[in-house]
Amino acid sequence: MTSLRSDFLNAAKARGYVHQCTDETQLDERLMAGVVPAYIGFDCTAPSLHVGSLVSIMLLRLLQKSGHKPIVLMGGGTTKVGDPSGKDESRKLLSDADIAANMAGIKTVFSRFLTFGNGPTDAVMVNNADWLDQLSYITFLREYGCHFTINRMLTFDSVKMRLEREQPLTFLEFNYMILQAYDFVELAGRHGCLLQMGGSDQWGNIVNGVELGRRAKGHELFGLTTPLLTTSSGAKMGKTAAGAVWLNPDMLPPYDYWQFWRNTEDGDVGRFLRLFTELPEDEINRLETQEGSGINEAKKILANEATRMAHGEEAALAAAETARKTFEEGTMGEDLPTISLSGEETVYALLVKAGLAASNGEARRLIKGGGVKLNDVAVTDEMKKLTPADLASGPAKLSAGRKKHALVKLA
RNA sequence: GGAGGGGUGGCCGAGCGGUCAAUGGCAGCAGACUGUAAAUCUGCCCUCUACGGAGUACGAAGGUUCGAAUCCUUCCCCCUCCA
Repeated sequence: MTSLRSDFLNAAKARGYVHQCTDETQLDERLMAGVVPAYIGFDCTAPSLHVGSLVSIMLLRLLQKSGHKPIVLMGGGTTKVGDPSGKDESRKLLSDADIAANMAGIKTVFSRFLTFGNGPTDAVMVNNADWLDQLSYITFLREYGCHFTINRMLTFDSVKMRLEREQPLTFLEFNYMILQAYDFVELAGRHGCLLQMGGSDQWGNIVNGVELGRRAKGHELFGLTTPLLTTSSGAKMGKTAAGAVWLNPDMLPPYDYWQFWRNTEDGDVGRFLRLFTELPEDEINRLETQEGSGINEAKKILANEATRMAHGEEAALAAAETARKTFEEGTMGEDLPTISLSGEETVYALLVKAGLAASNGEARRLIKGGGVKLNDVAVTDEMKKLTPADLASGPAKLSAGRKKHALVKLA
């Protein structure tokens, strides 16, 4: 493999962002020749993105830092169709109102990672509903449909998987790849976009766009995918006790976000530092080779950096401080989830209220199992109650397990 | 259209008239050990409970029976083979 010259590709490869690329050498040249606008599309299926999308977001950030132009494509139109990639069953169709609400939630994240504006390397955000909504069927089919053969479409993994597993694939979903391919062509026309990036599950969709661009418009387009992230124990990344690790603070408080990163497995620390922080390589080398418990320092740095980027400096410091007090001092930090006590209440009810348990029954089982502590003293009585008098000397710390804590304050 | 097979708890997958809230595995949670790690071992893992129980649940709706996830009827969905 020939050596690359562009900052972007070199950094992207060194940091572990690159899984596949359609034509690395050519792309490298284009990157050397001037500003390259590149896009990544984001589905609007949830009111926030989660860490699964973070690799993509970081890649756009790296692109911008390397002197190119990131385009954030909101899938306001394609979400109405539903991407069959990697799914066994078709999704429930979302209403227009849901999609609009989801999009509003997702938008906010990007301003933390990218600089938007009108300059040549400022990021822009576009919505594919702007052009997809008004496509006229026959015109579109005649102009673009002729570039797709069913023979080829049937060979794509997203389609093959459904067919092989004998799961239905509706015609609606079957069209998804055509629309996404068209997006690329549209962006090439509107913004001179040359490169589409995305997760490795998007490879097929991206290649379609590249080919459609060439066939329909004679554009030379490029595609690049990021690897699917799993933890070193093999689990898909991004799930935690409470569910997905959301990027929006109203979906997952910064303190929990910090904890997510702090709890990274040893084997993932180096990889994650490269992908999710902007620390220099030699610093990462030093951190990831820490022996034994020394690696914990690296995890804290990872948590600090990642939280700072997603939620800001202040939130990161607060989360780190709370974690330090709770775990290292054994006292309590301000950033813990807080609930208020008005009258006398059972401990199990408080656990539910604080979100530490899903139901009364679960909370009680947790107590029975010895997993609940009040101010670091194990609660043995399932029916134990907490009264306002107990809080006379200050708020109490309620813990479910070693990692989940909440504060109980007087109302 | 014809002939078979199947739909069980987050997932996989047993059960095929009572002892079934339903074996087992995975995932998850907690405890022990540690380093807020991994691995391992132990416990928990539908909801509510005055802890005696109660209520929901085995694709949907009816029925048979003292009693059904298990039998019957209708319907919906999926699979295999034939046309």
